[in-house]
Amino acid sequence: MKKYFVLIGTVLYLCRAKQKEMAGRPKIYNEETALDQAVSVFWEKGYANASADDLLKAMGIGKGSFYLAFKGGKQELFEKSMKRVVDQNFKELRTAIQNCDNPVKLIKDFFLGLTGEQSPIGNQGCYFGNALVQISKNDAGLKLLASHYLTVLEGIFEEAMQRGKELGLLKTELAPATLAAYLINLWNGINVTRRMETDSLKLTELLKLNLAIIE
Amino acid sequence: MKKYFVLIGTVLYLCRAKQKEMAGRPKIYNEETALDQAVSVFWEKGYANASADDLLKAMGIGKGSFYLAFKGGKQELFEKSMKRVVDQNFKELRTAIQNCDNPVKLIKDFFLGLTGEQSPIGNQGCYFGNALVQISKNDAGLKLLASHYLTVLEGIFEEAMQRGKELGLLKTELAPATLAAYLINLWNGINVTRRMETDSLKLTELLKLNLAIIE
DNA sequence: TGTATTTTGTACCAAATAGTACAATATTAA
DNA sequence: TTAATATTGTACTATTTGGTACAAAATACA
Repeated sequence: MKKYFVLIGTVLYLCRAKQKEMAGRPKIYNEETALDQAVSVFWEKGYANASADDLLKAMGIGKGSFYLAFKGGKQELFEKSMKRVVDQNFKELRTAIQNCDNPVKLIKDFFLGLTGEQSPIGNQGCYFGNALVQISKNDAGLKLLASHYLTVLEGIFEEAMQRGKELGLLKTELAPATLAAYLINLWNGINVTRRMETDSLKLTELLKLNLAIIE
Repeated sequence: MKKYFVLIGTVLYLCRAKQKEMAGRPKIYNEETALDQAVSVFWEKGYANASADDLLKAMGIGKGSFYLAFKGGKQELFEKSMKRVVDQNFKELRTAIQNCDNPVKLIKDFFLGLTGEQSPIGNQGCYFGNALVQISKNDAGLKLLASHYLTVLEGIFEEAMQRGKELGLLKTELAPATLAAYLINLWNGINVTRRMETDSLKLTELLKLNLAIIE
């Protein structure tokens, strides 16, 4: 019975929050576009090399606003930036997989698309793989979060394999989870190998060889 | 004719250098063990997070000595540290491959050994792969060098596959160079995947699945 | 003993860095 | 118009950083 009152209270609160305009000086920046700018700095320079100053300039806000919005400083900003990347990229991928009629082909193209020049934020690797390698042990929380998001990606791969199997698109007897582990490792690998091997033809051949497992 | 004089001069110089003890205050540290200490700091903290101070303390020398020996500062130190890692690890691996009677098995064990706890400097990934991901664009020279050394490792893999083929140890029709590319990518991948997947059993299964290509 | 040579430790410097404090500003609601 | 509230910009501080300068120290050799 108590739960109902809480529920009603919450609903009322939400309604009022929607009706009432927030008092106070309005924000000069948009939270999401500012985050996008931060993402691009982190992606470009790496976590450790991105100074607060770099980030503030890119986001177009001053220290006052920054430390008000991100009391945890660079760490909190990076946390939110990871979430942003997930929201922008992963969810899109997942729904594509759920709706297309050949999820296996979709995954293949997802990988093969990496060799082109046009990949997100100019060949700077995977946002989360980078984080795992770039962030110091002191920020164990951030590393754990990055690792979590990579596991989410692995889960998306698994869904794709699961659907592929159900649709009769896969010859292999290997379990979807096994294939997903294989794919996330391929993802991690290719995002490093790309940095040493610039010959995109060789990269494509390498990917095709690896993707033969889901032929 | 002039070349001969130069040669003779060089020989004389070298002989004299060997006879004469070097004048001046003796070094308090050993260049190679100091380098080893630097390697372990870089490996542990990452290039960007390793401050000059961290390095000096670990090496047990002061600024005076440091900037005398490494005029290029952290960059030069890292260059030399990479060379040190190559000298310590790669050469050993190469001679092992050249002398053993099953280079294919040796490579497999090389990979499978990664899943244990005892791997070099506690699961901090590949020295060169880390460098590729950690070092900023400003130090393009260092990245290039790291990428070069990874290519050297790829070459070692290729040698192993070549010998394996000659010894009739490989069923696959794939060229040694193709297998080497596959293996270096596996290397790059597993060194990131290790950071997210701590279940060493799963890692082992993943490796075995990948290594089936050289079964 | 004295000179040339090389290394060492320290003191110092300038720049970059992360973060705080707070007054000024811009808004809503009464 | 006023009170309450939230955001902004700036000035300030304290710390860390990479690097230089240089005198003192320790050696070889004559």
